[in-house]
Amino acid sequence: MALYTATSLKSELNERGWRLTPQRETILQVFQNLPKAKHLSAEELYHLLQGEGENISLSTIYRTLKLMARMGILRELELAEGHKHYELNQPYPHHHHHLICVRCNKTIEFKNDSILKTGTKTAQKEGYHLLDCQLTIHAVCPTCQRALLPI
Amino acid sequence: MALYTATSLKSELNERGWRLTPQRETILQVFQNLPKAKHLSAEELYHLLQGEGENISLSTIYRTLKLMARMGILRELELAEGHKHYELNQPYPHHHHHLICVRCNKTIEFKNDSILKTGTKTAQKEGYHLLDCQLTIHAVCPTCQRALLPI
DNA sequence: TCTTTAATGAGAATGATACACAATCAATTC
DNA sequence: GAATTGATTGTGTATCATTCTCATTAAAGA
Ligand SMILES: [Mn+2]
Ligand SMILES: [Mn+2]
Ligand SMILES: [Zn+2]
Ligand SMILES: [Zn+2]
Repeated sequence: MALYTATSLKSELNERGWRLTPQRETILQVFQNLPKAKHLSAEELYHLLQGEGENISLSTIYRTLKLMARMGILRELELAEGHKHYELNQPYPHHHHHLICVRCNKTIEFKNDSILKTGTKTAQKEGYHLLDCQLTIHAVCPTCQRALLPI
Repeated sequence: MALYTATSLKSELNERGWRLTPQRETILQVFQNLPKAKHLSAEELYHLLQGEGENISLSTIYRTLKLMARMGILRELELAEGHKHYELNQPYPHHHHHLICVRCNKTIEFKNDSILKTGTKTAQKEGYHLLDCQLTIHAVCPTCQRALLPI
């Protein structure tokens, strides 16, 4: 949960015998320039890059997203749409959580400082190295409550 | 997030024009009798039932798990294993959260009363009807830290 | 008991993600 | 700064969790 530059990403990769590639740098940049509250799926990232003339294969996208999530650079979100979404894993005070309508998938971000503290303390107590900590609230939004639709 | 019996499940289903079937009743019972900290995937539930001589089709398992999660009877967990897991959605004081090692998938349950309060308050503030609220901590367990394995 | 229509079971379809492997190229060594 | 090494990429293919289709069955209510 730290802020990354191309340089710091490179040193962290090299420390483990891995490499900074143009593809990895490009993908990190995309997430760094993403508007607030915007989340990307693998497919969305792929098409966004295509639109910018960056031809990074879908395989590499999937591999890079997983790698960066495991490094703690990105967070992997389950927004109830059948595929994962990713966003930068930012430290306090940008760290936030998600309230999701299970029917229409509308998502609201919210902050709560004590949750990150709880997560940090819990991981530490068990000797775990913290990567990410997210409160996910599954609920039904006002619109969908009114709609009276089947589940 | 309430405790369900076959009877209360039946009335809640019937209210919406739906039906209580033997399959649904059986599946609810399985979750009610599950040991503490035990989570089931669709496939695991299917085989558990097969072992008990209950021949409920995999299609019905999937449909029922989704239905009960949307009703707030079960909670859907992403335990980083490539498929969803389910457990009873129990109210305070059984409500709990998960600390997950992203490498070996070892999962530890922990409790924290203030999180449920935060979730309830947040949903209420936005006018959402709360179904479930789970803090998920992604981390690396002590064993996997020592292993020095690639991500 | 009869009617309505939700639910089931079996199999096929879908789609997100992982994999295999030859070609490429980032980092290190000489 | 060329050679070396093995991590990474791209393409195509495979996998497997989940959903869909549709004929059949059976809850619920009258
Ligand atoms: Mn977010
Ligand atoms: Mn649990
Ligand atoms: Zn909604
Ligand atoms: Zn582990």
